[in-house]
Amino acid sequence: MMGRSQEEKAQSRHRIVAIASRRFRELGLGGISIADIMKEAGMTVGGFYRHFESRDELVCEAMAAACQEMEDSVLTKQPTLKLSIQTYLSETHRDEISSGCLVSSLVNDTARSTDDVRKVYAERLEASLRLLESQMPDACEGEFREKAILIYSAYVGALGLSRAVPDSELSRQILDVVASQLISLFPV
Amino acid sequence: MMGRSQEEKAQSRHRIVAIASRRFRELGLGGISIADIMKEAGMTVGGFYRHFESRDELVCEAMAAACQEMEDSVLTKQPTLKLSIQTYLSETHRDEISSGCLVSSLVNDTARSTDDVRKVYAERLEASLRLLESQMPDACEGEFREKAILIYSAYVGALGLSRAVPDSELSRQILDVVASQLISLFPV
DNA sequence: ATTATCTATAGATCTATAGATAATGC
DNA sequence: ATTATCTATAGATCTATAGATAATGC
Repeated sequence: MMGRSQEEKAQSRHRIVAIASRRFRELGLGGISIADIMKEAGMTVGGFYRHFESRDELVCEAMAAACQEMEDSVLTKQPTLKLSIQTYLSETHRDEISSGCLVSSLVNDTARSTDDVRKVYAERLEASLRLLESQMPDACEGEFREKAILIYSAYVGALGLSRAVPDSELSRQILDVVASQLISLFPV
Repeated sequence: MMGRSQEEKAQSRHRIVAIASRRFRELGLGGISIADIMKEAGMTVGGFYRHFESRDELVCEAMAAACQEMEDSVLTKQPTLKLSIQTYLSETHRDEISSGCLVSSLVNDTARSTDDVRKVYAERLEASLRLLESQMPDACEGEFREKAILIYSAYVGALGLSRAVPDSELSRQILDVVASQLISLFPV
C-alpha cells in the first residue's frame, strides 16, 4: 500500500529481528512462521524478503541479537559469581523464556541446525564462559575454565529441566538445589 | 492393498513406535512427519490412524518407549556412579542421539509440549534421579537426592552443549571436564 | 463380516515469489 | 525512478479422513 523511508525500513528490520529473537526462544526455531512474525511486527509476509534472503538468515540474525542483548544486560548486572548463579537459576529466568538465555532455551534446536546457527551459538557460549571465568573467586584453586564449563553445564541443564517438568514443586527444587550446591562449591 | 492378522498389526504398531522414538530424539518432536515415519516402517500414511488417535498420541507413546529402553539398558549396565558418569558423558552417547537419553535430547521440546508429554518426561527424570541416588557412594555426606539433581543437571547441560557447538575440540572438552569434575566431586 | 492397509485427497499451513501501490528522494 | 510494503498466489508439505482392496477369522 505504501512506500516508506529508508529510516523506517531500518526500524522495520529491527522490529522483525527483535520479535523473532523473542519468539524463537519461546517457541523454538521452527515454532513460529514468518507470516506470524511479520504480523506481530505490524506488517505482512510479502515484505519479508526485501529484508532477508531466507528464513535461515533471520534465524541467525535473531540469535545474534539475543546474544547481544545478553551481553549488554548480563555484563553490567552480575558482577559476582554468586549473583550470576542466583540470577541464572531463578524462577524469573525460568518463566521469562522469551527474554532469557538462548544457550539454554535453544540448545536442542541448535544441535539440529545449520553450521551458521551453531557458530553464532558457540560465540555466545564462549562469551558466557569467559564472563564466568572472570567472576571466579581467587579462592578457587585449579583451572578456571574447567570450572566455568561445569557451572554453565549445570546452568543449562537445571534451567532446561525446570522448564520441562510439569510439577512446580520439583521445578523449583531443581533450581534451588543446583544453585545452592554451585554456590557452596565455589565460595565467594 | 492387503488385510493382515492381528499379530501383524501389533508388530506394525511396535515398529512405528520404535522408529518414532528414534527419529523424535534425533530430529525433535516436530522434525519428522507421520508420512515419513510410516514410510520408514514400511507402510503408508493412510494406515496410521487405525493405530493412533492423533500425532500427539504417538509422541507420548514414542517417548514412553524411549524411557523404557533406557530403563532396561541403563539399570543393568551401569552399576556404579563413576561408570554412569563416564557412559552418559561419552562421545558415543553424544553421537548416538537417536538411541540416547531423551531427557537431554528433548528437554527443550518437552518444555514447549502438552502436559501429557511433560508427565511422561518427568517420570523418566524421576527414575533416573532414583538410580543416581542408589549409586551414590556412602562416602558422600549430605542429601543424596540433591546431589543427584546436580549431577543430572550437569549431564543434560553438558551433553546438550557438546551436541550444539560446531567445534569438535570444544565439544569433547565439555564432556571430559564435566565428567572428571563430577567424578572428583563424588569419589567412589 | 471384519479389518489392516492402501490410494487419493481435503483442508490447513508454510516458504518464497510476482506484480501492484503509494510514498521517498534524486 | 526507485523502493518499502501490500495483496495474491504458486508449490511444497503436513495432519487427518474417505473409500477401496485383500486378507483374516468367526
